[in-house]
Amino acid sequence: MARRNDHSRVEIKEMTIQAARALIMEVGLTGCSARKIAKSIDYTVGTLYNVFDNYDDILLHVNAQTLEDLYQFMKQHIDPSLTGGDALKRLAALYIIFVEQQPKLWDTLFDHRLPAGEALPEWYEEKTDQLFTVIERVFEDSTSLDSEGAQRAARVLWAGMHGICSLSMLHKLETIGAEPAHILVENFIDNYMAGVAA
Amino acid sequence: MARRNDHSRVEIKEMTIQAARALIMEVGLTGCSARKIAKSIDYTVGTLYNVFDNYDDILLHVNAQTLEDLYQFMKQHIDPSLTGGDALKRLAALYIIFVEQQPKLWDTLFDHRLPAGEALPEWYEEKTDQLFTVIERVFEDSTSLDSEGAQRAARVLWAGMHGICSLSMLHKLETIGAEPAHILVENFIDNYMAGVAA
DNA sequence: TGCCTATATTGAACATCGTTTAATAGTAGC
DNA sequence: GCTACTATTAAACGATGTTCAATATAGGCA
Repeated sequence: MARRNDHSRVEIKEMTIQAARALIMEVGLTGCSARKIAKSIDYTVGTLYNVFDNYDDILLHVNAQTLEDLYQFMKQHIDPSLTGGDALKRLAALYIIFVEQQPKLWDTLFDHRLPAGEALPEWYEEKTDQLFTVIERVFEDSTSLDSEGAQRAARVLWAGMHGICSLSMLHKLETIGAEPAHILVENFIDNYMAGVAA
Repeated sequence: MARRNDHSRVEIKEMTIQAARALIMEVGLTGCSARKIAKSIDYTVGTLYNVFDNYDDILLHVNAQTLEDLYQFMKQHIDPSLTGGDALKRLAALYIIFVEQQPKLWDTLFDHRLPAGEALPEWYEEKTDQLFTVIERVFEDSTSLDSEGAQRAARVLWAGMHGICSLSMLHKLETIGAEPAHILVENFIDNYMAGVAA
């Protein structure tokens, strides 16, 4: 029971992240645990702690990859001929498709939280920035907003999308009749863009 | 070690909820636990399980009261002379004030989640409806939206507020410079209302 | 080739979590 | 004053994240 050297440090790191992703995709964040991850890559918890700082660190890496996936998915399916509200609605539609394809991973993106006061590492924030930038560019290209205005609009749009999708998934928007997220999103973008364009 | 009869069933229920609230306000949802709640009201976990279904049930009651508090706070500080976007901005401002006054309780509102598939009880949904209704009324009174449109708009507004405030509290909207939530909220309402009014 | 050191890996431990249950002490009814 | 009922507890269970001494092996050096 010691030094197997089956895998390098980075290999174990990668295996761990992929195993955690697979586990979360199957049973969600609640059903995931350090021991289960370790078992699925045929190691022990101790080994995980040799390679990661702690459990949060693992989840942070899982989330970073989810953000990267989302970014790549958008980049790949974007329609460069669209501008303004149409471009944003296309982005929103892609976002929703991604959420529906990977609900558990997307959930983990916001469900997992660092201990209060702990800041997100820089390499993680870069992944978020990537996504903000995509939205910002639309505002810069097809509205009269300056860079600051575009940044603000991108954040409002991102937060709005998040709010609608997360409350929608938690069924916290249903009272009388449940409206699917995409209808609310379309309503949101149409009306918001009317104000921005004016 | 049995039957003290110091308090009635409903008294214990109330004491538990208040103790949980106090604990969460102090140390957040993460720092709260069934055993700590029990200790603070000088009982044992077992007693809590005699009165509540489970831990989730306790938190559900805590959240219901937070929603009620938020509703009462808004009702109390609303300015009936305002209409349209101004009325909504007033509501939003009150919402933000509440979030800032009770960050931990508000956090728990969305941080706590029922096990997948479990539906929110009716008495809980009523508390949410109360809040939706306040927003709906503004749309009905001061726009040309019909009842269905007002409902949809209220949900978009609520979700948008939630998205901005929650990402803002998690510092997940900061990349270069952090903009306070209220600036994003104002931007959101101004532009969204422009579309709705048009 | 053979030793030696460094370290990857483990298993067991710790404190905590939500939850269940048998034992019990005291209250209420007769 | 007995009995039946039940509120309350303590202890247990399995699971969680985390730590750490023990250890077996791989790689460097003689």
